[in-house]
Amino acid sequence: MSNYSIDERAQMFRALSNPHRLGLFHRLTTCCAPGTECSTAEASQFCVGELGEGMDIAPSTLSHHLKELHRAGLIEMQRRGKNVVCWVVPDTLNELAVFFTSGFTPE
Amino acid sequence: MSNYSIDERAQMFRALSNPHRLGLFHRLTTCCAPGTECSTAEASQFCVGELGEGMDIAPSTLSHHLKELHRAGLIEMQRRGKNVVCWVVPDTLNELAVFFTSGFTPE
DNA sequence: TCTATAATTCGAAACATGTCGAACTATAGT
DNA sequence: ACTATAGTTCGACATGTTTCGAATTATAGA
Repeated sequence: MSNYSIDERAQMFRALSNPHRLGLFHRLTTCCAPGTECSTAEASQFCVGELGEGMDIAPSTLSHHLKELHRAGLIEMQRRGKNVVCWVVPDTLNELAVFFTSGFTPE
Repeated sequence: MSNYSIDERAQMFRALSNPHRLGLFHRLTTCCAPGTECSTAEASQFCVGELGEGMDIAPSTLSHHLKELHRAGLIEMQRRGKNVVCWVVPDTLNELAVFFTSGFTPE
């Protein structure tokens, strides 16, 4: 049930250790954009520009942070026309939850 | 249900972003020392020296890492004679799990 | 009180990260 | 082809992090 090594998991936590990156990730794990209705139970998709809105960071910095989240295996990214859309990898989200809930049993 | 700010949570993840620190934390969240029997369902206690065994890091480095885990609110530490014992704060462990499992509902 | 063990603090060196602006690539529309 | 919009890459700089060894503090036992 624990498919990741300590090093891989540390990489995931490293990706979430920056407030800006954690903010971006958090935006992707909530199903609705602020002020809109919740249409599905799945994780939402945002394009890069939308994700950075209200964060007051340069586009280059935003791009860097999303690349880090991607490198850690936390999000996927794909070009769609002029935009690049991002979404969370659900498996990874599960794996992380398991790490904290199943910690009390010996490996 | 979400009692921590983005910044506080980022601090927690930062503390877990180093493989050595994550290893130490993981050792504290498993109930048994390797090769011993599981006596209780609670998180285990280890003294600083035991925690560092087999990790090949200097005592000063070990001390630094545990201080970081403590600063992030992930572990407690208390002197017991010549030793200092460490244990995980259970609430925090829960909080972290919740972050990953309840992400799909709007705040 | 002296010694041994356990752990922390301090300062320094090497390395990693976060941030920006400027220059670049990709796409869509005119 | 030209232009505007969306993102990325690159180089540079400031700031943080990891690690160590040496010096220091705390405690227990002889």
